[in-house]
Amino acid sequence: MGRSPCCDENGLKKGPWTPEEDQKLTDYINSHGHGSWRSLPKLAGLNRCGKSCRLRWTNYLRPDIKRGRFSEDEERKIISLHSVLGNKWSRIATQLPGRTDNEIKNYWNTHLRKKLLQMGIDPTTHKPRTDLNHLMNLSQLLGAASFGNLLSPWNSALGLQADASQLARIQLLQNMLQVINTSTLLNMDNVGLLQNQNLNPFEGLNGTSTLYQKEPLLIGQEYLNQGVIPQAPSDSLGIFNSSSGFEGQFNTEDFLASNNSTSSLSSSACENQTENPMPALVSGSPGTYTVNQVESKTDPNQFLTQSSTSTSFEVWEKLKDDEISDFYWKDILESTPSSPSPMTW
DNA sequence: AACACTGGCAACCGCGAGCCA
DNA sequence: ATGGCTCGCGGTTGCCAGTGT
Repeated sequence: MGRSPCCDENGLKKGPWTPEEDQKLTDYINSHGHGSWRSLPKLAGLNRCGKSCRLRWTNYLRPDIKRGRFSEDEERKIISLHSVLGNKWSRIATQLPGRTDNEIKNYWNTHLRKKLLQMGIDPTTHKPRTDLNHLMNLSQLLGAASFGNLLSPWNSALGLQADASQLARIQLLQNMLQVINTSTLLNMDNVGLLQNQNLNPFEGLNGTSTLYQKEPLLIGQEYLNQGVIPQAPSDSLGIFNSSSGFEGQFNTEDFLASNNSTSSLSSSACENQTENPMPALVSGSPGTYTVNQVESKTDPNQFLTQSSTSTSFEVWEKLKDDEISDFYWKDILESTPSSPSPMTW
């Protein structure tokens, strides 16, 4: 049922606005203000409904609208805010002067969403994707990105492909570990190997994603201080920090609590994390703590050979055989006690 | 050159919240 | 307390330009 569309009545015009209509609307609002949107069209001499006028004004004609490409900074801000607020476009828009909610929404759907997906990040939860098809894509991305960097200095200059590559590495490794971790054949002795190493899995990566690098750590306190009330779309979020790697899990309650205290998140937040043992890439809070990290001495084959999941094994094989993978990536995957990886775990 | 396909974006639609009589 | 009205938000649609075949 529902209410009939406001524009159905009286044969009001719909569709694209003409320059004449734009002019009428602009002139009227400039001299009178919009007042009641419902009565505005009549007063301004427009054959439109008030809603259409409001939309046209707020999304297009408003003088303070910023046009043109989104900057990298704006991208980071959007992603970070989205990780906390979800699809609250109007709330996100309040943090981006000159950008409308509609513009941000469109930009998210057409650019950022795809970008995150390519990087192996679920744009809804901001967590690593875990489907096995995606694992294959990631290993391909690794190859393509490495190859691309060799050929094109522009990619490196822009930092885009390099970022995707680095994140993909992390992602792939994470996803593999996650698959391994959730494998029914995985025994608890192996789980033990994944824990309690005070080592940094991201040391050796030269920086991190330009999308995730700085802003995430800003969100918690800074945006809260600006009156941004979080409505975390996911049950838990993690923190990716360029200097210390993943730093724990996060949930809405902790986020809210962090508004009163900037101290580290409670350990229970970590312990309660069962649905997705791997942390997400975007933080919701400045609080930090260390989570399970993979031991450097662990031979991944130890897990994979025990797994009946052929797909993950194929991923592993494909990755190992990938001729254009970086040295250190191979090192990570094939590291043994006698040949320490350049990336300290 | 013509057609099909795709991506980006402006605009629309429906719903919920808030206000007020 | 209730119902009507308005506004704003988020999801969706449809047009159009660019690209591929």
